[in-house]
Amino acid sequence: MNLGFHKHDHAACISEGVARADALCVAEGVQFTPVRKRVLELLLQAHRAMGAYQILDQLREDGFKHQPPVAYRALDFLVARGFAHKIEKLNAFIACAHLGLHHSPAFLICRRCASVAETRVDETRGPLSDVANSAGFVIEKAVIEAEGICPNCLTDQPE
Amino acid sequence: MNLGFHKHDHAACISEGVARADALCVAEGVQFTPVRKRVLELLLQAHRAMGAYQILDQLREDGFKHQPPVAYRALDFLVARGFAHKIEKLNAFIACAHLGLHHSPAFLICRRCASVAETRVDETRGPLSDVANSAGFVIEKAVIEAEGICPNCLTDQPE
DNA sequence: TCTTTCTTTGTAATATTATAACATATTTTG
DNA sequence: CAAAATATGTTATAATATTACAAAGAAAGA
Repeated sequence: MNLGFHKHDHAACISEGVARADALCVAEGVQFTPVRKRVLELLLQAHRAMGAYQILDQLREDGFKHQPPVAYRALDFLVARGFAHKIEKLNAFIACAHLGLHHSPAFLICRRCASVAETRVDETRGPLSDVANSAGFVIEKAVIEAEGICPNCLTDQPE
Repeated sequence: MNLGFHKHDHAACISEGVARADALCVAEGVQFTPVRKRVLELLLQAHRAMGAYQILDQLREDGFKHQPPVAYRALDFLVARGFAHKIEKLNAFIACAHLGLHHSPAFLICRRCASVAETRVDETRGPLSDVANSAGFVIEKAVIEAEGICPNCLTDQPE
């Protein structure tokens, strides 16, 4: 499976992501405003997790307003629609790698190069949902973030 | 499996937890100093996730020093030894429910009553490790936090 | 024991992440 | 167009966490 630990046509991946989000917003009747679009572009472009204040800095350079709520509102919007995800472990945000597909994301975070790969997991299976089911706990959302070393960093240099 | 969503002998559970941590510190030759012990007691007593500043408030009442580093240092110590865990989703800390057993914890967080249950998961199995293995990613630590409704809140009242 | 080394604590200052509150503007709807 | 809903601008502040350095205490080797 392609997990993002590789080279690819990045310009296309940005424009495709934005186009897909655009279409989804039209379909759902919500506004894909300039800041929202720009923040998604920034996240797609960075191709890594970005903190809200990093995004804010970029917005300033782009001539957008740059008080904290500007970034947090746009991020809230993107996260609510599944266009981006928050990585709790990093207090940072990343563009969704499976934009448009309803899914339960899981992340592999490299502690060496800070790259983040997104994969999908089946919420209804696995040890966690077994435990939840038998305890009568209803899972609504799961944060699954694995930290370790990505294949590139494993081969590149010894630690 | 007992997940903590129930009544139990709490005094015993606190003293046992502290005693176990104490023994482990002796065995490992590290200092289980008064602040460290007190913070673990507070976490065991609360039996829920506590923020660092909540702990700090309690420490102040107990006559301990109460600048932020006091709490963060004690928490770092407890987390490093596995006596407590950080719940990333809540930016809060909780006493380990399986003190002394090496394990990979997972949490069930009730969004209604804020209770947190800890369970153990097998890191080497399940969909996430399958994905990691096939991608060549080496997982060192996994954050697994499920949010939802606990059995008590499900039956107590409708939402 | 002494002394030096390592670990822990005390403390001030500051960095980072996130939200509240409220006014204004813009878009959508009836 | 008017009303309602949604989005933005802005100030202020809350909540979480770390840096840096000095002082005190505990552990280890001579």
